[in-house]
Amino acid sequence: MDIFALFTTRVTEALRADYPELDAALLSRVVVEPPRDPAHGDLSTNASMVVAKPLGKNPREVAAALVERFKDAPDVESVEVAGPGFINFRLSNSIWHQVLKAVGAQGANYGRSDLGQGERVNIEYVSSNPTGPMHVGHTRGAVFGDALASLMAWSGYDVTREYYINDTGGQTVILGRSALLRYREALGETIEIPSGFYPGDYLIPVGQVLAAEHGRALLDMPEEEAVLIARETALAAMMELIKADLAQLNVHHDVFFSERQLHGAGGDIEKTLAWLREEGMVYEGRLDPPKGKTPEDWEDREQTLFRATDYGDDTDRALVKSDGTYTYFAADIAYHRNKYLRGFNHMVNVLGADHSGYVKRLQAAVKAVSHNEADIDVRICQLVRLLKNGEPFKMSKRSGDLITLSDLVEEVGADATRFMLLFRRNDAAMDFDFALVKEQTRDNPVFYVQYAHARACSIFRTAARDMPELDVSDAALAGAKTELLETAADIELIRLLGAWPRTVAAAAVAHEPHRIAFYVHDLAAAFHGFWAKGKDDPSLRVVNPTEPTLTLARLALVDAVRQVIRNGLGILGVGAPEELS
RNA sequence: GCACCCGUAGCUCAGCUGGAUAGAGCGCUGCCCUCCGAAGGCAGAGGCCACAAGUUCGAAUCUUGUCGGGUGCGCCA
Repeated sequence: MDIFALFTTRVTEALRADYPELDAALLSRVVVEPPRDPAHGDLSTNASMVVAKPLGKNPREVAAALVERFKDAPDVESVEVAGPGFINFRLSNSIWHQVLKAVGAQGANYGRSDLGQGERVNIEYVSSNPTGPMHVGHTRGAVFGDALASLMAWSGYDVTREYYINDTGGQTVILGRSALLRYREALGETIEIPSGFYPGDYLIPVGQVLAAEHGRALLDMPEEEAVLIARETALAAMMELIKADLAQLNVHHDVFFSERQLHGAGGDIEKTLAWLREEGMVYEGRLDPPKGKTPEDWEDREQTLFRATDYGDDTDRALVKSDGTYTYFAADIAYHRNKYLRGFNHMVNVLGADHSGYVKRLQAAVKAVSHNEADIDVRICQLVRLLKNGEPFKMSKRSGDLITLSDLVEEVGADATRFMLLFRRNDAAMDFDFALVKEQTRDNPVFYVQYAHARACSIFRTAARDMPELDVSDAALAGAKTELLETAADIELIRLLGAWPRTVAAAAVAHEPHRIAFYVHDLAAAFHGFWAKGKDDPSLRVVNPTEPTLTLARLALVDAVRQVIRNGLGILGVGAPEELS
C-alpha cells in the first residue's frame, strides 16, 4: 500500500472527471507528496497549478473545486487550499492504521512494486582488470552496482548483474610476464622486477603453481610462448582472487562475460563492424589531434572510425589500432550490441571516476547498435579518500603497497564498508573515515541504524520478560488493535513507514541507492526519538504490563519499524543484527 | 584548449527530478536526564544555496555565461 500513489490516482481521476479534455502527459505531472512542513498536513498536491494554465483558469479556483470533491471522503480529515494553489490533505488516523496493517501483512515484501514491469536490465559493475586484487577504489563501484541491482529488482525489473572481464590486450601480457618472473623465482632464481611490471606479492603463488605444473619446461620454450602460458594461469588466479574479494563484501554477479569471446574470426567484433559498415556508421578518415595537448607520438593517419558524433559524442572514435588489432572501444561496441541482442533494452554501467571521459562514446555505441531502442545510464563513482589518523593515503595497483578491498573489509567489516559507501551520492567524492566507522555513537550512521533495529528487537525481549503471558506471535500482531495508536508520536512514525514504497520507487527510477540509506537513517532517527519519548512520558512506552492491548498495538508498530529497517538494509546488502555486541 | 562531475550552516552532507518559511548530524551555547529498555533528550544561534543573467504562477533544482575544486582527453584497458 502506497498512499501517495493511491492519492495521485484519486486526484487525477477527479481532474479527469471535471475536465475530460486534459491529456495524460499533463496529468502525469501531478504529484502527491509529503509536504516539507508537517504543519501543512499529511499529503500535498500541485494538481491545480499544473492544470490551471492549459485550462485558462486560476489555480486557486481549480483547487477549490477539487477540495469540494475530497472534503467528504471518509479517510480525509480535512482538505484546504494553501499558498499559490497547493491542496493539503490531512488524513484521518484510520488510514495510518491501515498503513501499519499493510506493513505487517506485506512484511519482507513491503516496498516492492511492479514499476519495472518485468523489463530486463543489465547492470554491469566492477569489471576491474584481472591483473590483481581489488583495491579500495573498486569497492565503491562494487557496492553501488550491487545495491542498485537489488533496488531495481525490488521495483519489478528483471535484473542481470554482469562483470566484463578484460582478459585480452597489453595489460594481460604484462601480467603474464610478471607471473613468469615469479615462476623463475619459484625455481630458485633471484629476480628483479622491472618497472611497468606488476610487483605485487599476489603473483608469488601463481609462480609456484606454474613451477609445480610445468617444472622447468617453460624455460626451454621461446619466451613469448611461455608468457602466454603464464598469462592463462595468472588470469584464472586473478579472477579467483577478485571473486573471493567480492564475496567478502557479499557482492555477486550472474554473468561473467569474457572479452575474448568477442574476438576471433566470425566473432562479435567482426560481425558488429560489418553491421556498422552496412549501416554507414563506419568510415575511413583522419582525426584532428586533441587541442591544447597533442601527444608526442601523434601520428596523422587514415584509420577506421566510428561515427560517434552522429550520436552525441565529441569526436569520432578509432576502431582499429595501427598494429591492425581492434581498439578496446571496438570490442566494447560489440559487447554492448551483444547485450542488446541478448534482450536488454536497459543497461546500466557503473564506472570509476577515471572513466568519465568514456561516457559519451558508450552512450553513442548503445544508441547506434540498437537503432535508439536501448538506453544506457552510465553511473560514475567518484573517488574515495581513505583517511587514517587524519592523513589521507594513496593507493595504486601498480605499486607494491596498496590498500586492498580485503584490508578494508577486515578492518571495519562488510556491513560498515557497504553502508558508508552508500551513504553518499555516487557522483560526489567522499572521505571514508576509518575511525568513525568503528565508533559506537550516533555519529556513525551504520551503528545508528543497526542499533535502531537491535533496539526494536530488544523491546520484544523486554516484552517477553515483563509480560510473559502476552502472545506476540505474528498472528497476534496481525490482529493487534492498531486503532489504539493515536498519539502524535505513534502517527508520526507510521507516516514515515508509509513513505517507504515511494522512496524505493523514486530511488529505483533515479538509480540512486543512497536514498535508501538516507531513508533508513531517518527512520532510525525517528524510532530512537519515539523510544526516547517513553522515558519522559511512561504512557508512550511500548511495554506496559497494565495495558496489554495497547502494548500489543505498539509492538505491532515496533515490529513494522524493525521490518522496514530490515527491508532497507536488505536492499543495501547490510545485515540487521538483533543485538549489538 | 575541450568534455564530464561537484560547489548548500564553521565542518561532513541531504534536499524526494520545478513547489510553500532551504534541512539533518557534528561542532558551538543553554537547560534536562544520570531510578529505566547502556552507549541520551529538548531548545537556541548559525544561509545572498559560488556569482550573474534568463525561462514561469514559482528556481538550490532547468538554460547560458563567469569563478573555484576534481576527473579525463588519438590507437592503454
